[in-house]
Amino acid sequence: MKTEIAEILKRNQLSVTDSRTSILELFRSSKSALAHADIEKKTSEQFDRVTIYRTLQTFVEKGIVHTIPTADNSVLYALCKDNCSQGHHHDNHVHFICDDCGVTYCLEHISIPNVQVPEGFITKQTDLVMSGQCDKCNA
Amino acid sequence: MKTEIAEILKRNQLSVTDSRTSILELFRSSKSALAHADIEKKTSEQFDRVTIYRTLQTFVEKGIVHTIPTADNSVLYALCKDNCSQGHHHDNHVHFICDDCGVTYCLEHISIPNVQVPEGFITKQTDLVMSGQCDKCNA
DNA sequence: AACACTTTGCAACTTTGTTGCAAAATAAAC
DNA sequence: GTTTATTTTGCAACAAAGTTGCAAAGTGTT
Ligand SMILES: [Mn+2]
Ligand SMILES: [Mn+2]
Ligand SMILES: [Zn+2]
Ligand SMILES: [Zn+2]
Repeated sequence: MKTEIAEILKRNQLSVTDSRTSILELFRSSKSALAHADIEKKTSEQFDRVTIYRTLQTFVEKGIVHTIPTADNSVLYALCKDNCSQGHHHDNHVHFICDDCGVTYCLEHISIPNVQVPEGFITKQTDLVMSGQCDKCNA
Repeated sequence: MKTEIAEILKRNQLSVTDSRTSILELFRSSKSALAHADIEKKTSEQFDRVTIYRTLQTFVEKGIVHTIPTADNSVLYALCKDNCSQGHHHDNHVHFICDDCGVTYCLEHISIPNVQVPEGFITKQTDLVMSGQCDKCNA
């Protein structure tokens, strides 16, 4: 729904533009996390690289998407499904990257367990990323 | 000890060279994880960028150092203290990155808890990275 | 429709990482 | 210790990834 996407943008005090609409639409229709390069390809090179960088940055700031750290050091982005807001993410779920098909899953219903840290340490964020084989590739 | 470092290299079937010796020495004398750029600076630009890339890659392959994924997408490297071997890492510990001083700690004695994955998924690796304030910065 | 404000695309640039190859260094053989 | 075979290094050239300034285009408001 086009209007629904515009709603999300407006709710976050963002003006409704082609690039933002298309990229947000892409995220919503995609089952897995996306890398910058994926977005570039899947929008059929419709937007400038710089615009995509800036759009993703804005979305992360607004709490519309969150980033996923990976072992091979590529940045991945996925929709926030929890109620994240401006500068305040709380996507406390586990991520799984399939080594075979490369798909990254947000395991929304699996939350990151509490981890005890040494005296004096204060934890602000915890990322838990697993990798291996997904159910589709594990034939 | 110079000889000790040479020993480690030989044990891993690596020829003893200046760059490998210096970089390994640097890791052993450093309490925190190092980024490529750190190594470049701390060896006072003694070695070519390419050599550092190749040395790190070799060390990771041999199980001498392991990588740490980070939220801001920079690769960090730290000494393996467990008995990792050629192509078989088992550094099952938590990492902590201080947002204030930037230091990354290997919390060797805190192991990553088991996490249940959905039916059909097979986990091969789990990374758990926390960030916040370390004991030194939490005055 | 006119205006103020925001976003975009382009160009130019920096930073990061990769590859091929000849010269230098290391390890093994003599 | 010298010669030889093998590995490693540095350089150059390149590719990919990310950043910045700025004019032109687009958006939202009156
Ligand atoms: Mn997620
Ligand atoms: Mn570690
Ligand atoms: Zn898969
Ligand atoms: Zn600190």
